[in-house]
Amino acid sequence: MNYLDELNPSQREAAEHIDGPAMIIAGAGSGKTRVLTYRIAHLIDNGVEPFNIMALTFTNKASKEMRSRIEKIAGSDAKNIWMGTFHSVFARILRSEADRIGYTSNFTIYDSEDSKTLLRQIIKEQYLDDKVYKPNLVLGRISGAKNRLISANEYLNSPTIQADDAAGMRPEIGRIYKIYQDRCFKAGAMDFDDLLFNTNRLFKDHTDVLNKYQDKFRYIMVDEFQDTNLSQYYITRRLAARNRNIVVVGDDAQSIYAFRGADIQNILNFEKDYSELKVFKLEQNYRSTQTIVEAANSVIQKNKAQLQKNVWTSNESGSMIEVLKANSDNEEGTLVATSIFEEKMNNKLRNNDFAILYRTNSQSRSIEEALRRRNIKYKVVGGLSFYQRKEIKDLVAYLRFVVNTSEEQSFRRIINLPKRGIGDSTIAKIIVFAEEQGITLWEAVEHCDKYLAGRAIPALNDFYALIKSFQIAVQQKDAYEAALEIAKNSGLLKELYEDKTVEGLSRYENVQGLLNGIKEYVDNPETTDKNMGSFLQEISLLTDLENEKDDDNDFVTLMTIHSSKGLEFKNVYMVGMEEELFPSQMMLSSRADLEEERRLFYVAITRAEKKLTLSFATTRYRFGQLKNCEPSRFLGDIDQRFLTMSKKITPASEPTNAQPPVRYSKVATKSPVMAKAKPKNNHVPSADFKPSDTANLAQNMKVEHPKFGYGLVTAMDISGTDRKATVNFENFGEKTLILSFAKLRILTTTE
DNA sequence: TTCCTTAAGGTTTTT
DNA sequence: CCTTAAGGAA
Repeated sequence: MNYLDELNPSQREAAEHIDGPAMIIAGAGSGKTRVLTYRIAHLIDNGVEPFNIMALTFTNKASKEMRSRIEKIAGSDAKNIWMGTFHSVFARILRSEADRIGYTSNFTIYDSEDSKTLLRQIIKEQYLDDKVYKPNLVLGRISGAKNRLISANEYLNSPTIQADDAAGMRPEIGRIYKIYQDRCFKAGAMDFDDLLFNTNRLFKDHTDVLNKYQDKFRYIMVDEFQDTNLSQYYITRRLAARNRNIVVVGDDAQSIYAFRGADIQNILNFEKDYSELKVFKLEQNYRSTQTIVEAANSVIQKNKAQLQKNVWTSNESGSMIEVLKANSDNEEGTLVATSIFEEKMNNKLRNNDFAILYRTNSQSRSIEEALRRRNIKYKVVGGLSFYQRKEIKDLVAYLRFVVNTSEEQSFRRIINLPKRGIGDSTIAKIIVFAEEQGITLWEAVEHCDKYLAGRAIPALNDFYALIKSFQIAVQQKDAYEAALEIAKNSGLLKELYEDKTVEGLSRYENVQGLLNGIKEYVDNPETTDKNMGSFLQEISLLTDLENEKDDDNDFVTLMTIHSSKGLEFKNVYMVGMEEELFPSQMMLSSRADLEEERRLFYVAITRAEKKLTLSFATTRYRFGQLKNCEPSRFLGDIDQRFLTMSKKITPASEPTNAQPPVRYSKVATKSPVMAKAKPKNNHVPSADFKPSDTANLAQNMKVEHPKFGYGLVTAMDISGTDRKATVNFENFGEKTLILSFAKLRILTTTE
């Protein structure tokens, strides 16, 4: 029971809460996951069975983190807790209850890529312009509707929505939604949003099923509650309706998934839905230095929409937040890599103590190159994930199709892969026939001799026989054996093996990696169901291969801010602090969007325990084009007394070796902060400019600098090896100059 | 039907 | 810069 002693009074109070609804408002770094995991341990100690507990998170990463923490304190009991992302937990439930909503348990899960491909097809078939009906945009609308539990029919029947789409010059979205939904259903497929939507439908229409799970999940916990959308909220509400044992943990300041339908309103609704609600507040930050906590507070204060909270810490004040300025994205990478190298040396740190965060995945490239040059081990989280690679999707498409032959997307992918002489025109005929007869494409292939002639028939018959043999393999063998047979006999493996290019080699290795992953899945003693269907279910919601077997696991972590949520690192580098990149230009249009970006910045800052470094580049390659960049307005949102500009790592082209502390303008409107601090018109030195001997330079002397113009010496520093002078320039503000480098002309001696 | 060349367009963030 | 779609030739 002594683990509870590790908590402070308010944490402990929250962790000891057992029955009834509760909400824990937890500031960044206040130990919320700790409270959550200790609460679970406490529940188990008080006789609650692990299998009666459900703990929900939003990202795989968070779920993994929570699981490992719970395993540490609850031991093997933890295995029986239902824990995972909303999507994975309810996909599992849908799989066992699929027949209740007209699906089979082998339903396929479409990722966004699959969804977009299907939408592109539909838009084309409907003779709509895909410049107007951009798949991305349409998917966004459909997803938004599903997250608010609006079905295709309700979408079509809603006057407001229809008016909305009409006003946006896209009146056909509703029709596309309907067709898309029908096609998914016919294909036995659900997209990400369907997993939640259909769970709601299942619980709403089938009380017996709902009762069963209400009985099972007597204790429900939701982490990162501020990120729930309506669909998710209703699921938890339904499940908790009987026992009312639901505890949610959240922080409105860290709400960063509004783009996915997350709604802070859920926090307010929660208070309404549970009148007996207990609220706990955790405000003490244990993670970060005072500098970081207060800097983060100064940023979040700029937001209008927020619940009042007072996050504080008793930790040491710590080092200043360093700002690195680079001339290009590549130089930014170099500066960061160098800085990490030096920090490691000076403070005896490991790679694991560092994280590099960025707004968009595409920013990782330049950083990676710099780290490689410095021989620093790193790992990129997210990005083009393993399961999105072409060769992996190809093999997975085979596996999917063999398990679910109704599924059209996979069919199209594999029908002529590898090339077997079934071209576009043949496929078009198959589609027409299937449509006329009201049968699936697969059934149309079976009867291809009825409407085709010539070479296509034997090719299709071969394909049919091939898939049939795979189906037998899947029935008789475990997932690994079957996958191996499919990879070999389909010709995929052979084709990749014969490709001796560098890319071909790595593709081959990736496929081998997938096969190894399947083997691991099958060999895992915890896997109860070793067949292919169950494996596919498992992986369709994963983004990366779990390959934590490396004994060398000391690496710098690279990831987006979004994936960093919930994690912490001693030293954090936030790169790409530039206007239009962060905040993203997509988010500049509305106040709400900008505030979400600012919360994102808040999340980034609060990942750091000891030291935070912000960097920006003045130029950056975008679409292969060199673009000028301006420093992010967010640099101006931080209380300036926490910032310091790096001295050591100033680009060589600068005339001075020492950089003064930068004063960012606090105006957060359109004006780029740095532009104000640094007027563009440089001083033109006097014709007779000649540097003076500065040996006798003293306070209050007037000087001229070739670039900064006229100024007054406000302070001298002769303590170190380098003599430095602080000069207040008329047009450039205060600068600290190292006298051995700076060229100064003394204009006056003391007044 | 396939393969090659060219054009175009795309970068938010996650499940 | 990258990848993917489209168009044209073999």
